[in-house]
Amino acid sequence: MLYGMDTHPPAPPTGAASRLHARVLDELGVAICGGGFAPGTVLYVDELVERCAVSRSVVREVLRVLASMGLVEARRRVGTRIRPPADWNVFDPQVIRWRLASDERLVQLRSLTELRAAVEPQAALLAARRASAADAAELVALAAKLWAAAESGDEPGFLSADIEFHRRVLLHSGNEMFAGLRELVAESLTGRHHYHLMPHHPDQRALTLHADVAQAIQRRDGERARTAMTALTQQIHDEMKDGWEPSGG
Amino acid sequence: MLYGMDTHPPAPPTGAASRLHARVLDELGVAICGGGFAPGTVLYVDELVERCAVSRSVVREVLRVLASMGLVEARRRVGTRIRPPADWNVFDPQVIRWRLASDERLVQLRSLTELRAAVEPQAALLAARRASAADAAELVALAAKLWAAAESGDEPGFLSADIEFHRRVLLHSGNEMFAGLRELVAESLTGRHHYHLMPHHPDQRALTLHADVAQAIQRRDGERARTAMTALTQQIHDEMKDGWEPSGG
DNA sequence: GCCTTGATTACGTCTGATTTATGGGCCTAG
DNA sequence: CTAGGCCCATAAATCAGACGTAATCAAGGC
Repeated sequence: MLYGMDTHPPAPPTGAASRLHARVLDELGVAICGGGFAPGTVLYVDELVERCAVSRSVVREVLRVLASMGLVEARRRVGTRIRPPADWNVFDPQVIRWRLASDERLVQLRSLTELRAAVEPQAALLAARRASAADAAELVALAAKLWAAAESGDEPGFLSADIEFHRRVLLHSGNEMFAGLRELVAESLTGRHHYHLMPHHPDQRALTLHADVAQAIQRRDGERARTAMTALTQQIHDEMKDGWEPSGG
Repeated sequence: MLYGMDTHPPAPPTGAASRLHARVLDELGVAICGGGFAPGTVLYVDELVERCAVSRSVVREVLRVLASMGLVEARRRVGTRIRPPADWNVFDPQVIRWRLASDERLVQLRSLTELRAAVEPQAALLAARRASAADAAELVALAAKLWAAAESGDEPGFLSADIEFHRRVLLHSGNEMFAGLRELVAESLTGRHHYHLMPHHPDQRALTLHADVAQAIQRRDGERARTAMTALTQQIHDEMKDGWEPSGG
């Protein structure tokens, strides 16, 4: 009488898919952000109940969440329509992940990189004013750890230290919205690494600039922190530009 | 109590689908973002069913949406816990609106203003490279309209032209994430106006800078567009600083 | 003292019925 | 033939109740 009596559960206990909601949400999110449905396409609850083999409650809750992300819009008597990409909440972490998994990943990475170039210098400036002494000291230590990881060729250690460094600058900017971008920067760096848009042996100049940012923040020199971070994000931007401008525009 | 009258709600304005879902979502969102529940507080579905006088489906769908915003986290056998503000999706338009309606509105406005100061100059730079000729021309026209509205003392016209100007610069930056901030800038300007943090007779220098930005974008002078927009956002920041630093820090 | 085990609990999922509002067809009036 | 209002089929919105599931906590055994 219950679900799946005759059809064995598709996900054994090993899978994290024990959450139907998460599974269907991810399935639909990937499909929409990946262009699987053209804007204006209409979905129906009953249709999704069949296609995803889950109950109406699961489908409805998923559609509510997608609607709150701006991906779909439910209308009585019509159905649930796919909204155009311009209406999506492009700052929602899930949407960013789905887009990074789609064909548009380079566009998404470019957007993230340009956003970082705008935000991180300002965050460094504010961190120089607002970070506590202990937090500033930890930033210097992180820059040193980054340096060491690069010298010893420890790639995973380098990536995680790099992520942590930028996360903390954003966090200590004292601005909740800058801080809200910290997971996004982590996604960006991971994505850059995953798609091999990163130089394999870290640039010496980048290491120097990380150290400069940390030192300037500790010495409360906001302008220098901003300048160094600008140079850093500019270098990142230049390194990645080849990825989306293959012909060198 | 909340809506005052027991008569029909004054406006079922746009056919915004559900009544109950939107009502309960807003009620809980305002309560959480307004500090009505301390982080760690546990909510229960059955309790909310009683308190809000709606069915389980409505409550569950609302909690799913709140969870996707990072405001709550459901755990089996425990209940649904309020998450700390650091975990909230502070870029979700709903969360921003709830925070602007709370006691933290000045903190939220400061964050928005600092974010604008970081993003809009870069957006102006990119718009100078990427905006179409027609879009650039419309920007110049909007700056002129802004000027005219200021001269004739048309406050509502000034506000709407101001919002539209900044929206379009973000939109024509060619970066989807910058463009995604356009509604947020609208909220920021509206909030600034609503809480009287805006000079009543617009500053002459601000008008000049708007015109400069538009002209620089039309002439494809990215650096000048960025410089002018930096001056503009800096001036906005200075004007509002009195609001959150009353004693002149 | 640590691990196992079982009862308890609140979320998660499923199902069926009912209500609501809305887009389009149809009809009437100008 | 067009404009405006009424009717109805439709799909979402809501309600109500049941059962499954996993995580917690405490009792009991090693």
